[in-house]
Amino acid sequence: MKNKQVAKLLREIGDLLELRDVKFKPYAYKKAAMAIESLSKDVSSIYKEEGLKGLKKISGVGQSIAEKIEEFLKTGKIKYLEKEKKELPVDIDELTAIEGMGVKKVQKLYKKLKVKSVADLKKAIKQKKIRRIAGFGEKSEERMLESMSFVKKTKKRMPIGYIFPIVSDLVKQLKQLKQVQKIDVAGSVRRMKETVGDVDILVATKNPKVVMDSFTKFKGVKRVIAKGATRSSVRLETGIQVDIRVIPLNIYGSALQYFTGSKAHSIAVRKIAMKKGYKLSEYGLFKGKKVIASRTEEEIYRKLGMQCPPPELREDTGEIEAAQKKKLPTLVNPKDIKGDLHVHSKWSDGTNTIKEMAQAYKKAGYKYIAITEHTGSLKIAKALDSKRLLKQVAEIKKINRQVPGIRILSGCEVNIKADGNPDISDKILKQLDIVVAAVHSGFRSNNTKRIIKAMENPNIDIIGHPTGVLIGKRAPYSLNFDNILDAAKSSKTALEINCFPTRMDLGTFHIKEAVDAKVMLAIGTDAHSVDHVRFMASGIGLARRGWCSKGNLLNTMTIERLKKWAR
DNA sequence: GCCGTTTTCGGCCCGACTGTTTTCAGTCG
Repeated sequence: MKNKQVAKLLREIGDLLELRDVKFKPYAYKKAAMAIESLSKDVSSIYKEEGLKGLKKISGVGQSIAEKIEEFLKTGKIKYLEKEKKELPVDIDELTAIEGMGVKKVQKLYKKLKVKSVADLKKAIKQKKIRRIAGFGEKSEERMLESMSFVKKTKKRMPIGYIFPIVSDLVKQLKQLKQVQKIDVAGSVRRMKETVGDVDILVATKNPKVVMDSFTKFKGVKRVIAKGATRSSVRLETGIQVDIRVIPLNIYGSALQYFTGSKAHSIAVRKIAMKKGYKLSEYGLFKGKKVIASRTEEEIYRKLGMQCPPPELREDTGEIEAAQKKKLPTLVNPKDIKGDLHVHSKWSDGTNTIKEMAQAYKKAGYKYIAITEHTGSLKIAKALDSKRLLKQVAEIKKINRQVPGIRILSGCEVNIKADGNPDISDKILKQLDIVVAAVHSGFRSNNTKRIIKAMENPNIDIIGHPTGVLIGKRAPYSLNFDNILDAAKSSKTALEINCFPTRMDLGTFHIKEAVDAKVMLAIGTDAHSVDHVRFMASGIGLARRGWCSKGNLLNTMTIERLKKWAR
C-alpha cells in the first residue's frame, strides 16, 4: 500500500507552499492527501489498471497532482518536491509536531534564525533568541521547550482497544458531576478507528465552569494544554491528549455531529448544507440566522435530505452518497454476535484455563467460542503437537458438560508453513470443528501464494490475521489482496478480522473490499486471558467501519449453521 | 491546484484558544 507515502509527500508539498505564502494550493494538496489516505484501494493498483485517468478520478486529484503521483510511482520521488525542499531545507514534519508550531511560525523562524530542525530550535531557545522575534515571547519559548519532550509520544497513535478503559474511566468521573446533563465520546473513538491520536469528549451542561474546573483536575491529568469556556485540552500521564467540549443541551446534536468527524466527512456535509442555502456549524444548521436543526444528529441529516450515517462510516468514502440515496447498509450489531472464533488458553500461551475462558464468555452472553491454540513448529511457548491437540479435543468434550449454556468448539491456530501447507496433518485437522490458519514467519516475503495454498486446503476454515500487520511495530507483508479475495471466494474460506489491539487485521479498507467481493469474514479477539473478552467491541467497530452486515460474518451464525458451513 | 445540475472563472469549512498584540495572526481540531 503506497497510499500513506503518497499522502505524506503531497502534504509536504502543501506545507512547503504554505511556507512560501502561496494561496489555495496548500489546501488543494492537503485535500488530495487526505483523499488518498482514506482510499480503499492502493494508488499503485489504480494507476496500474487505469493510469493517469484513474488517478484523476480520485476526488481532489487533477492533472498536476496525478502527474506527481505518477512520477512517484515510477521513480520513487517527486522532483517538484525535491526542488522546493532545496530552497527551504526545513524539517517541517518534525517542527510542526511541536504543539503550537505551524508552518507560518516555522517559516518565520527559518527566515529570521535559519532554524531548520528541532535541534536548531532548541539551541535558539537556549540562547533566548526566539523571544526577540515579533509574535513570539518568553512564554512561547517555554511552551516550545516543554512540548518538545512530548513530541515523540504525541506522534504515536494508540490502538483503540487500549484506549477504551482510559476513556471509560474519564467518562465515569465526568458522569459523577451532577452538572453533566449528557455526555458522549466523539471523534475517532466514536468512529471506532483502529488507532486513536486523541480523545474527544462532548458534554452538555448549564454550568461549563464547574465541568471544566473539575475535568482539568481529574486524576491522570498531567498537563493542561488549553482551558476555555467551551473547550479544554489536557494531556494524560499515559501521553494521550483528551479534548473536552462543553455545550448547552439544545445544540447537542449539531455538536456531536461536528465533533465526531471525520474531518473529510464534516467538510463534505457542510458543503451539502451550503448548496441547500444553509450553514452548518457545531451550533446548528442555520438558514440565515434561524436555527432549523440542532438537537439531534438525525434531525440535521434529515433536513439535508439524507440518512444519518453510523459514526463508523463517516470517512467520506461513499457513505454520503449512500445516505443521500437512502441506501446505507444495516451494519452488524453487538447483539448479532454469537461467538468468538479465536481464543487461546493455558494450553498454549494464554493465561486462563479453557473452563475459565468459557465461563467468562458465557457471562458476557456468548453462545460459543472456538479454542484455537498455536500448533506444531511454532516456537511460541507451548505450541501444541498432534498428540496434545487430540488430548485437548477430548478435554473440551469434558468441559462442555461442565459449563452448560455455552458451546466450546475444538480448533487450532495452525501455522502455515513456507510451502503453504499446515504444520499439523490433515488427518488431525479433520477432527476439529474450526481451523484458523495463519502466517507466523517469513514476514518479508510475498505471502500470496502461500496463503492461497492454505485456503485451498478443505480443512482450513479461516485465515488468521491475514496481512500480518502489527500496529506501530511491523508493516504488513506484501500480498496481492485481489488474488486472496478470489481464492477466498472460490475455496469458501473466511478471512479473519483479528481485533487484538495491536493487530486490528484485517483493517477497514480490506474488510470493505472483502464485503464488496462477498467474501466471508470472522471476528476473532485472539484473547489470551479472560480480560481480553472485551476486545470484541473494537472488532465489531472495525467490522462496521468496513461496512459489514450480519450476513458477512461467521460469528453471527448459530452453532448449527457454523458447523455446517465449516463442513 | 481543483472544481462546477446556478459557474470553465472565481471561489475554496468554521469557530475557539493562546500569546502577543492594543485588534489580531497563528494554530488547532
